Amino acid sequence: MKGKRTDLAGAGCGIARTLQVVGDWWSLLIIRDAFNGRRRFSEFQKNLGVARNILSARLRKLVDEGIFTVEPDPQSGLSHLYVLTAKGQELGVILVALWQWGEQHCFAPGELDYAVVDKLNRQPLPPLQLVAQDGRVLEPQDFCVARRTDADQTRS
Amino acid sequence: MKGKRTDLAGAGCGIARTLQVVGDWWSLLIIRDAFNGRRRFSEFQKNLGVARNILSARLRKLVDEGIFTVEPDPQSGLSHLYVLTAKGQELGVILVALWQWGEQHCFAPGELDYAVVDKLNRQPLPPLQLVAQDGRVLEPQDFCVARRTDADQTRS
DNA sequence: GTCTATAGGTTTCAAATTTAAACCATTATC
DNA sequence: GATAATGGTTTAAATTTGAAACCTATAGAC
Repeated sequence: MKGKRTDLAGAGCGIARTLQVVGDWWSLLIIRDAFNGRRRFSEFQKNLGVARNILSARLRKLVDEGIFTVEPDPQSGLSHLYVLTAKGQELGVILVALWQWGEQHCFAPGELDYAVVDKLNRQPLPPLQLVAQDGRVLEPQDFCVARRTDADQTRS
Repeated sequence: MKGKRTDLAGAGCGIARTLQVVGDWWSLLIIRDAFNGRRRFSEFQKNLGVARNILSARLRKLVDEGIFTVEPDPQSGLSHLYVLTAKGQELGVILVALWQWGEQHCFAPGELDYAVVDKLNRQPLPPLQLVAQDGRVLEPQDFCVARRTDADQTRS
């Protein structure tokens, strides 16, 4: 069809499938806010400044995808809470990866005075590293996507 | 303005800034293909099936952002090559994080027969882990975004 | 040299999406 | 019972996307 965003859901690629779920303009920011403790429609809306109909559509989609569940709000029968599922929480690694890249490449030195920190001791997380099965730290050119061997398939 | 996509570039958030650069529908897929060895306009276009005008606009933006450089094609003066910069290569961690989440949550068991592997020995990479400065492995609920302390600022 | 094919775009136009603002329904609060 | 707040939906304009047609420069065939 003409102006319709192409559908990536059938792609045999993990990246494309993930983007199909959270790859639009707002979803990851909504999820970021959820990690930051926000749970109500109005909280997301106020913090993000996103149009209410868009927020509504995104939340519905993310609930459909199993990223959020809708829970009753114990404080008020008028509101309800969008709570991250385990599936949604596991997006945390992606958020940290995005944050760290942005921190390194999109800010002037000293411009960003927030960091991703360890809740226990408030120390910033060290940069994520790609580590091989044998413990070697990999550089970006050291990995690729390849067909699994049968050995791998059975092993997992 | 009315129908205009909101600008996140001014946000004091690493995630928002990163999404401003690579957060649209196609950019990360183009970059994925670049990791996969593709370098020419026609290669990206054929593999992704993206409209040529969109690909053109995205490549231009990514060059402007310093993700790609344009190099002359030694094979042909008609074509040229889009080559990932170091900044672009450092997006690899994000791609792996996206892949692994999608692999785990968006495929039926056995449906995906590709994996992100270590080029050296073809073994799949283990899942990325969030590791604290002291080496503890962190769960999604163990980190948050917080203001840097002065100690952190001077240390880095 | 001329014809043709190819790479790498740009232009055009219709369809879909985004946004802002207005509107509506339900539930608290006074 | 009136009023306000929450969580949306509806509407209409502006922008973006996508498909196809078109254009330009180089390469190769003749």
